[in-house]
Amino acid sequence: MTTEQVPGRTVPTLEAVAARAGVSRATVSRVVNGSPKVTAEVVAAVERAIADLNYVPNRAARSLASRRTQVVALVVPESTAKVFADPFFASIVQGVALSLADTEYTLNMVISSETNPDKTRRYLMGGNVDGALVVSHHSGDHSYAQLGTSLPLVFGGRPVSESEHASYYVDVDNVAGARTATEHLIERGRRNIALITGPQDMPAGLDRYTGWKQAMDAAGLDSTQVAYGDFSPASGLEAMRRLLAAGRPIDGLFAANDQMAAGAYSAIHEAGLSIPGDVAVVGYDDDSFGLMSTPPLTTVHQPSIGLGEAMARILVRRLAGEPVDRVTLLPTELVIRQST
Amino acid sequence: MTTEQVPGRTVPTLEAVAARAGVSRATVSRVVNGSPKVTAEVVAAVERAIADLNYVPNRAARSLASRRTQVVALVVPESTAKVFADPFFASIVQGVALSLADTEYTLNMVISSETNPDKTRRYLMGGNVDGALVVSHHSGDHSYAQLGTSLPLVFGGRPVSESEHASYYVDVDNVAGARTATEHLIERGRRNIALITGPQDMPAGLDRYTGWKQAMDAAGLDSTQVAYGDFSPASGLEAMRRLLAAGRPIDGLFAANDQMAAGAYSAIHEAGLSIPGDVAVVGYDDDSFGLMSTPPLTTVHQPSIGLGEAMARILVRRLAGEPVDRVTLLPTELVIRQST
DNA sequence: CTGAAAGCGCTAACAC
DNA sequence: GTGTTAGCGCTTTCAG
Repeated sequence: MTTEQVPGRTVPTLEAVAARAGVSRATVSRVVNGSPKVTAEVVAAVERAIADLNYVPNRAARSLASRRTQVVALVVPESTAKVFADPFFASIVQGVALSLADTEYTLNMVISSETNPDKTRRYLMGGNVDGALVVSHHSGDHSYAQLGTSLPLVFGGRPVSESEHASYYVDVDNVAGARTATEHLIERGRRNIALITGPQDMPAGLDRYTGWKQAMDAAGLDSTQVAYGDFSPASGLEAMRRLLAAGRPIDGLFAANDQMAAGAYSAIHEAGLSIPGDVAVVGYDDDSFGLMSTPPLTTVHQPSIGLGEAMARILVRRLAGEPVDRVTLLPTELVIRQST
Repeated sequence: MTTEQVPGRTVPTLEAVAARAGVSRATVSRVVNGSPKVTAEVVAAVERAIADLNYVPNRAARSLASRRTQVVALVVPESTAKVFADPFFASIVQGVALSLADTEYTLNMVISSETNPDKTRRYLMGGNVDGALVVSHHSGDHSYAQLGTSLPLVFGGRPVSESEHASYYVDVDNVAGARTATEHLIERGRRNIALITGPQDMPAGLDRYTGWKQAMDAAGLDSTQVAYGDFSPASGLEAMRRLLAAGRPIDGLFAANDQMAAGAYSAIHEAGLSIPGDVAVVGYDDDSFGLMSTPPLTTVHQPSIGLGEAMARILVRRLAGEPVDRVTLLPTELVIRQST
């Protein structure tokens, strides 16, 4: 299949550098790897030779000899890739890439086919990478967790079941974010605050429910007006209709994501109610749905780039043998716009 | 910096497979690489051994020996990465990743720092990759083109100046897309069609102007109502205000992207005009701005995932030594919604 | 502190 | 067809 392609090493080898600097290859290797026990003069000579020759170490050779690849994989389940346009996910990739750019590590994007997950597993276990980052979006799927015992792994998003293989993961503090959002509604004087959340088998759906309930309970408010959606605008529309149809007073709404909030807007409007006059609304995610809706949606902003950066940073630390916490929770920020 | 991490090869070596299958290492290598001249029986024996041992070839060793890396880089200028949330770009990445998943190649994401572009150049030229894909979004920046002489490169987006190093690139057919958009406006009976386009030093801005002009000229319509923006909503708002302030009749508008169209909506509304009643509007990009505006925007959809797929496919073909066209133009599709 | 020597796991002529 | 023999370019004991 692939032939013809033999670039024919255009860069000089370590050997050439050694010759030019008048030292052994071992010494050049030491300099390149920053070994402390090399005379300053020798270091200078070698570095000059490296610069003169424009030498670049060969990754494959280095990897083969050191039994380290200097590669970390970013594993993206195919289903997540489908929603790649999801800006939240795109930002994570960006954060990972930026964070890794400052290290010796190289980023390998792997789309793991759901029909053939073994291909990815074999790739990861085949000594091709030093570690891996696994993102699974809202699903909390940690099916790769078992690999964690033999390969350093860091997950994006907490696992559905906490006990699951005791993975390392970084996530946004969904509970706190939802609590803050709800408290904001309460501060605005709302008392009958409904919730539209996501499936309770997804961490995001569950945690945002928890945060809302914490705030409601703390304020001594009734926390029974709850409807469930699937994070889509359509489901938000339906959920709000059900809430409204129940006939109980509602002057505030917290939706577990902006898309469902956008759907809820429609239901609120079709019921002849105004936002925020009759119903104040807070969303979650701070995506374009919230930004472009009328009125602009007050929502919870998540540090998506920061999430990616944190994932990468934590993996690199683990690879360096430094101790790191298994769980890293990133703070959210309430963005107040005109819907509250 | 990075120590401690020595996974300690958990997978068996080719040697082990050879021993188990009772053949030489060379033969195992042949089987693994699908050489045609190996007895069916031997192939079977080797494959069984491979399966039994759960053998996975070591990439570094293979790469070192074959002088081929089986890696292709996806180079993203840092400035583009900033707008990573740009769904168009995210889709390209997705397309590339998906397309590469079916090949022997692995995807290396490289964020090229603009402050230190040499780092990326050295990485690319250091024999770390077999080829590279370079995306530069709307800018048409082909500053890596020079590398194309020594490393197979495929660009996303056409270069600003066509002659520039005669790069290989794939792009969306902006001219045709803009022409179709404008023709649609004409078919709807509009005659005074204005244009808001982007900077003329960006291919996207220039080509969309060209397509609009072609359609206008072909229909014998006046093509002088033109304003320029920078692809942002704010610039679209300003541009439309200027157009309207000029006092000449306008019953149609083609905006070179949806974001500027969204801005133009505001200007049209503030002038007390209706869409599409008074002014029919067509955008370009088919992003969420157009989808969420009121009324939903008729726009030109670009095959963004297809663009990424095409880039990867073309690079892989080049690496395989197959002849491929330097230029690949992907067709666009007009999405008719309620603004026309 | 520096050099010599022995591989890392695999591929690619070259023989047989 | 299959085995033998050299390395690919680098790191890493082990001497000195």
